[in-house]
Amino acid sequence: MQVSATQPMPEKEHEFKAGRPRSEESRRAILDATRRLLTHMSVNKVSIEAIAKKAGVGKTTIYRWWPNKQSVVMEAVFTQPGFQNFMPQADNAFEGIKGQIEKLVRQLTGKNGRIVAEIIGECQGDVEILKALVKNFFQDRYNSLAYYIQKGKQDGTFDTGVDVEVAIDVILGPVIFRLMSGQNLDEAFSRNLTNMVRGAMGAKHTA
Amino acid sequence: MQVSATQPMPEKEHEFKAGRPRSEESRRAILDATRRLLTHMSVNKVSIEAIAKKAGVGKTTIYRWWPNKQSVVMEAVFTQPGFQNFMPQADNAFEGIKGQIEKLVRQLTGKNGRIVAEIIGECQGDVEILKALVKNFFQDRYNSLAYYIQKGKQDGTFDTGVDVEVAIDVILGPVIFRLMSGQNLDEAFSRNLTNMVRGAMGAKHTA
Amino acid sequence: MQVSATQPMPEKEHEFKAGRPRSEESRRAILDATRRLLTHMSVNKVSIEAIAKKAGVGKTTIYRWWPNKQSVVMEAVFTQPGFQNFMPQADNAFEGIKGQIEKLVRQLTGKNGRIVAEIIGECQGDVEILKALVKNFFQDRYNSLAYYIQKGKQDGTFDTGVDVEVAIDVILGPVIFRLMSGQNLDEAFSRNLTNMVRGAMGAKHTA
Amino acid sequence: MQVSATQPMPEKEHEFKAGRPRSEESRRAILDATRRLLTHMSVNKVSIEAIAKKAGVGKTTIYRWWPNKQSVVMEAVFTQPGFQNFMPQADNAFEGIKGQIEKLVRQLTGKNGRIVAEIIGECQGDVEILKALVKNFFQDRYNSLAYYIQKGKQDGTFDTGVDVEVAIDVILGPVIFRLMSGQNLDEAFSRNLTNMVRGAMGAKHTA
DNA sequence: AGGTAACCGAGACGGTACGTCACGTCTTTAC
DNA sequence: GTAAAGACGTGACGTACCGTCTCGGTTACCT
Repeated sequence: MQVSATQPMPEKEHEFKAGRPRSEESRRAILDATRRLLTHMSVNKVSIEAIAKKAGVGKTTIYRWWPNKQSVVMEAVFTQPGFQNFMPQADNAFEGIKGQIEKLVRQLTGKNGRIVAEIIGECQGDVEILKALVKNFFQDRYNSLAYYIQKGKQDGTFDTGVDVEVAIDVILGPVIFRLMSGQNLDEAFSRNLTNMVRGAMGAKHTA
Repeated sequence: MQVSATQPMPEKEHEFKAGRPRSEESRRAILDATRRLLTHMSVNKVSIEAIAKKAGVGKTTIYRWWPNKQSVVMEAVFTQPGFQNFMPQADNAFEGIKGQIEKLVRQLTGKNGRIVAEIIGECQGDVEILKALVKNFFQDRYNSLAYYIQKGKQDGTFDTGVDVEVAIDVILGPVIFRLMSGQNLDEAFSRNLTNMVRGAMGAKHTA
Repeated sequence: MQVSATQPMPEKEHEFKAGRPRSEESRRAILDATRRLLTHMSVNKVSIEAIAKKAGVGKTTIYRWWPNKQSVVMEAVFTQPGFQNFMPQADNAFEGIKGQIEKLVRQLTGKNGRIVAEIIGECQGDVEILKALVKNFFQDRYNSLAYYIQKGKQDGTFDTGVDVEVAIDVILGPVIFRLMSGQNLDEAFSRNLTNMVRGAMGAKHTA
Repeated sequence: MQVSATQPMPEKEHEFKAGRPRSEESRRAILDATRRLLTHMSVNKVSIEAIAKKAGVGKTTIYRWWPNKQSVVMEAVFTQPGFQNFMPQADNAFEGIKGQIEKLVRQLTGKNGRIVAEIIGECQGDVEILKALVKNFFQDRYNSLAYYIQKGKQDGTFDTGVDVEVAIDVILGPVIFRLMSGQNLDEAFSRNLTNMVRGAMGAKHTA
């Protein structure tokens, strides 16, 4: 996963690159340092300067590869194991959605949740960065959910009148809202939400 | 509406207050300046220094009455006419909720929505400030919705198994999530969401 | 001793003064507070605000009676017992000068010396304040020395070619210079200086 | 002349220095701006902020290289041409001292004198800064005078009982005292003082 | 006895400057 | 050409005091 606000895609098979190549070691050091700093302080308080110092890296090296702090933090957080959202495996539409909710709630429980809330917060001030956030974090969840909702509408599990976009908002929204209003995310919430989503989609109450 | 992070309630009929009294003029100038700055730039970019300068006021005067920038901005934005959320008038539980959604979506459409999104974002970095946000913005909406949901559960409009807290998340969450993921808030969304909420509450589909 | 930078002389036998009279209690509290603060910190660090607070007095009360911090400090320090310089008693011109040197060195030994050095320093930035300093501290010493020098010139103890002003500089200068260059003022210095002054005045070396 | 409060001596032949080197241009701009400001206002009124602004330089750049305002001002003033005090050339001990007095009085006549008085004043509040003042301004004069006095004591020009330290105080003290008590420094004073110093040193009156 | 006027404490006010922090850029040497 | 180091101009931070200004309340003398 290449997390970045700008570069579309530097794909090229075997391009000649003069000069010293990018240091993979530095890249890792930067992301590691960022993650370590985030355990001690809020995204807000983490500075590029602190990351550079902790990583034993020049500030320029960070600015060369990431356009801003938010991008660094996003890459550091969202590429951690456990934060990926692989494509659907469930056969049953509703089970798929249920799984998505459970997984998301699990991912956002505890310290990680707070960090993600702060990241979402930090991205509000700039449209480009907000787009990058959507691309790097929400898009995958969005796609998975869209897949299941479409599937459910086709196989009669869900009401055909359901608007996919709004349905996704009804699923992701409550989780993110809980997170950002400082409330607990736990398994009970996950279960309750799942039930309400079922009703919202016009699903037969069979569970 | 007194927007502030801390003061609980200095209720006293005729308390003696030594010293020069607080300048109502300065207070207004500060909030006005803040509002005017917010039309030009993001919350992030607005500085206490800029507010003070634009208001023709010493920085100390701001710090004397507000603990941080977020509090100033919250008071400036949330006390504007049109941002209050008065207590329920609707007789019908569902109509009440529908009204709440419509009003909220209307309030968050356009520039105001962006500003609120940024405020919510700015509040993520500090628990105390986050609490102040909840108190100053979400609490009223929360209470209104809780009232209607309770009412609906009692009069049989809604499923009695509905968890009030989660139900509120399902109503407010999608709106806030839309806002903070950079999507449009419009009347169509409002209508669609209302329908899904009806289903989520286990309401009889009579509309 | 009325220490002040400005007032020339409001002497009037029984002038009518309407209104509440000046509070002697506050005046004393201010000077006491100043003295106490000066034992803990440099003149520089002492603020009118701190004096007012420590004295339990409004800032206005200080500004009503003293034009600036330096004046307060001068009055606080120079009116202390032991800082007065009474007029000459010695019969012998040289003995008089010797006594003046000894007294001055004694007064400026230890903490008091440091404070006086700081006062002199603080007065350099403003001509009016500097004049007040001269009037409040140096004038008396100056006059005493001038008296003895004149006397010595008349009775043949000192060379008649001696310029009184410069002679005074030769007497006071070394003491003040020692003080302000951070060196020790002690009895040995006092004795050495006295001897050199004798030579400088063209006195017969009889001691 | 390297004016500074602290650094002992970073002597190294060809030390490797990573990073962007110190900007000589900024250094000069800072000292120039300081000098220009000092022609308009007292040392007291000159602020680091004003220097930075006038020099077109960040405040940090000043704080990086000087520990406080006094150090900047000292370097700005004392490194000016005409303020250096080169080592003795005179063969005759008394002529040497006479020359030192004349030069010092010349240096401290007019605006420069006022500025130096203010610098000495500003340095009284802090021992470290006072030491720096002594090192940067007084030490050279001190050494020159000590050389001549020693010489004079050896060749019989001066009384052998003269204490070198006190003798220096008797020479420098009157000048500095005149300066700081707001009196004139002129050629007549210089001549008068020289004569008295001669007597003080126990020299034969041959002039 | 009441009026009037200057005093007093408290503390808010518009300011200026402080010294620090982080920003994003630039300039050097080394790899 | 990329890297670490670190200096640079910029701008905001939150704090400390400045000297002034309102407040309510307090003496005192003079009618």
